[in-house]
Amino acid sequence: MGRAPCCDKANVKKGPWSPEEDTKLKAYIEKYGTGGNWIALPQKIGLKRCGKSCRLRWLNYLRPNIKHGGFTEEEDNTILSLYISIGSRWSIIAAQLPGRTDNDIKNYWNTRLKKKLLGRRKQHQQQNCVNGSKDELPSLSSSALERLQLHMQLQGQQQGLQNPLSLFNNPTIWPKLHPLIQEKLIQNNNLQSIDNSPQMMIQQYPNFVDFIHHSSSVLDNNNNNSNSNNNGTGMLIKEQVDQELENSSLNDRSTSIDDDDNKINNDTIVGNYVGLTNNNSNNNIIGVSKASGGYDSTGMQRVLSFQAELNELLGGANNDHKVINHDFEGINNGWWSNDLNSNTCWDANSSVVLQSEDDTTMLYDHQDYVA
DNA sequence: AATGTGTGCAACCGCCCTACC
DNA sequence: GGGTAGGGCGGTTGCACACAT
Repeated sequence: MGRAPCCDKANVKKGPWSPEEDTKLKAYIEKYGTGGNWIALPQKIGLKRCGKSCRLRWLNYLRPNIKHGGFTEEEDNTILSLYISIGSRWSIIAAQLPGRTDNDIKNYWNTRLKKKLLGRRKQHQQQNCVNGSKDELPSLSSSALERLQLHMQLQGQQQGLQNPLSLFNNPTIWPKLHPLIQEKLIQNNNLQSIDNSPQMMIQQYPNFVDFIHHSSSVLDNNNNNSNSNNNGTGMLIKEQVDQELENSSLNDRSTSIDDDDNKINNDTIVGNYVGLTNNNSNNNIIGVSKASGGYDSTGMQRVLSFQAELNELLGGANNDHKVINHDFEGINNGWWSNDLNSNTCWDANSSVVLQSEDDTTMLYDHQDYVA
């Protein structure tokens, strides 16, 4: 049995709000407030509207200091950066833009900003088509890929490249596979060597996105089962790693975590890599940064906290670890996540963790790293 | 002028989370 | 602890308008 509707659907008005309805709602709330009960509100005012509809109307249009349209370049950049970082969490994004509502930003993104930003890619692809180029990227099929692409564009812009998308065609800036995993892959696939460029990953593994999805569930399982003291947010692991990091140089190592007892191993694997490994005959995209995170004994990576590249984009570099909680309530204080499941981890060395539709982690380090 | 197509956006739907009983 | 109601949220729909054919 489904749950009861919040209001009598047959007797509520739907569709656009009239000026009279707006006036009634606005006047009442300004005088008496919402009373903490939206469902009861329309009856009190004499509006034939669903309480949820009243709430939406108030929050999106009637409450004071709401801005509509006219997004500035700065707001565009903020939206873009946050979208790359945390995906379509519009309410969180809206919280960073005073006067903007989540609905407004969502509409703006879907109808305009995305097209504006991806427009160049379309041109690029069309040009490649004309020129018969074979290096065309697959069409965007997930938010992870979309965000990866946007990130690359941003990098290109920052580097002053005329065509930021040329970054896609430059293997040296793309992540490297961890050597052990590379070896495994070569063995498993009878390959002589691995071309680990994203293009090749995508071409070799058409279900690229499935890898990511699977990777997510593995990470989740690892996280949930990892330790009885673990509250599911990765806090315990995070604390361990922070402790480990205190004793080590941030810049020369990553940390591996034993998959049995969840303890930090000291046999750390040095370097920044994107890993691709097998688990239960499924390939998983995995990754690690030099900041904190690592591979467990099965080769599975545990992503922990990374410095946010957004720090640099939005307010200057900051090399301190700052942790925000699962709900990003501390987002104004830094751009860190310690949550294995939220997967919004960035570091100052241009690593980026992408997130797909189902909270999947995919970490790239596009620096030509030398351990 | 009529019709088709694209675009922007307000509003709705349905799911999830949480507070409360 | 379990059930329920309300709030919050992201995804989607549908309408109005603009522009193209």
